[in-house]
Amino acid sequence: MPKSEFLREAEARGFIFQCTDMEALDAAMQAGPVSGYIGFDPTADSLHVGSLIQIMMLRLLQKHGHRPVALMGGGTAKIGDPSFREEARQLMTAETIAQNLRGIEGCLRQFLSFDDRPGEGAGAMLANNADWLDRLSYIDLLRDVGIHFSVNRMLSFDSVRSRLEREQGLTFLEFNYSILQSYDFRELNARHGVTLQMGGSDQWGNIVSGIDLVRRMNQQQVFGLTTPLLTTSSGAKMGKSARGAVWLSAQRLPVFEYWQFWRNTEDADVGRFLRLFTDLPIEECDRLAALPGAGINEAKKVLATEATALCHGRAAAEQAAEAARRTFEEGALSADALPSISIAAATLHEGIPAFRLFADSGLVASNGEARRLIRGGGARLNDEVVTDEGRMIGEGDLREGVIKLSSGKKKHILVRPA
RNA sequence: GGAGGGAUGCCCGAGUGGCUAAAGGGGGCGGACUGUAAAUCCGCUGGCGUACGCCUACGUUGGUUCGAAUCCAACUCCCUCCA
Repeated sequence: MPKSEFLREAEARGFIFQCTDMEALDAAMQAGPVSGYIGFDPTADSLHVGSLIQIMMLRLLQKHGHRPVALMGGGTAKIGDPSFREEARQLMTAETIAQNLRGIEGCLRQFLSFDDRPGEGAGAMLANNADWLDRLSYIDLLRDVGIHFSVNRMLSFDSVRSRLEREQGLTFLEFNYSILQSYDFRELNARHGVTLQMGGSDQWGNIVSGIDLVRRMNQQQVFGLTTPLLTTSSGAKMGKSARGAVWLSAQRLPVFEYWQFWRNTEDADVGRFLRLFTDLPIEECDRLAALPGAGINEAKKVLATEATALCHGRAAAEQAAEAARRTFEEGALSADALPSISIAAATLHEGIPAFRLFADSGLVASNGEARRLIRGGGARLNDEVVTDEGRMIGEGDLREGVIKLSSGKKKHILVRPA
């Protein structure tokens, strides 16, 4: 049983999958503040729920007086992570990467405090591996880093071995990727005294390699800690919603939908998610998760509001909760916080066929899909089922200045003339 | 380097000259039931058009044929066995 505050809470809340040396890490954390990092790849301008467990881990670290470090893979992004090699990833331009970095930083700022808080330990730090990878000289790398890597050993890693056994090509670039990742740890250790790397359980191999490298190059004992791979109780990968990834940025996913994502959690996941994705005390999480029968819905609302508050702020979360209450519990026509789109007033004046408006609204992906939705009886206009796909929608359909379109019971959007 | 097998829609997988926008399953979406849950059941599931219809799609390129996912040739990639 760990004694340090951080490890105790992390373990109790379900964050810990594996640790390279639990006792030593525990001792280090009791001795003083530890800097721990997690890497994020700037492949999009927002993070999504798939990374949330990592973010929450950093947050927890900060809560207990340690220093969280978010490492941006600005340098490695230039070659692309080969581990998802369906096809070689498209190379991103420097501008795209820079833009993505800004977006991700925005996400992280919601969850972490980047300011030093007197008496409460250091603020979070943002690092970018482009700072050292960009200027890396090949000769120096070979001499200083390469000498510490045993090819025999690398060949024995599952990830590499499975590729070789299937006689599936493994490029030199791919083979090197883990070396660069290890090097990140060594740089963070040397530059900023980072002694802990965290990540998903799929990063275990990389983390262990990094630890070895730091020990050899810097003569430092450092640690690795992984989180479990998150799936829902019914086995689905976490973080997929109706329209793709559940983004943390409000530009990519309206707050209302973020709230809905959590509201629709499966019963069996409520306790686990409360512990992982909210700041509520564990006892409170357990109490909520144990609510019998339909009472669990109250727990889901708490989960939704708390998780949304962390990401988008308390006010926006409560607005989303209220919009949901009005929409689902009162069946109100419109609620301000529902996502909305605008349409040219002239179009509305002339009238537009129902299937087309549904497609234009983004509720469905194409006209054909809109037609199918209508034929299947799942489309509603101002809460009335639409039966005729060609029904003209015009100014006469405005209610309080907006038109509400629904796909099924859960997806709603307001159309405003502009 | 040699011999054989394969590449099908979001994924898995059947199909071996026209009836094939392509069986079946998964996933997704919608409906019923419920608690905005799970499980279950039902329907839908390439794009464009109100529609007869048109276009795109079975690794790539070309060919045979009235007609090709299906036959032929070359190429690319993958798998199995031998060296």
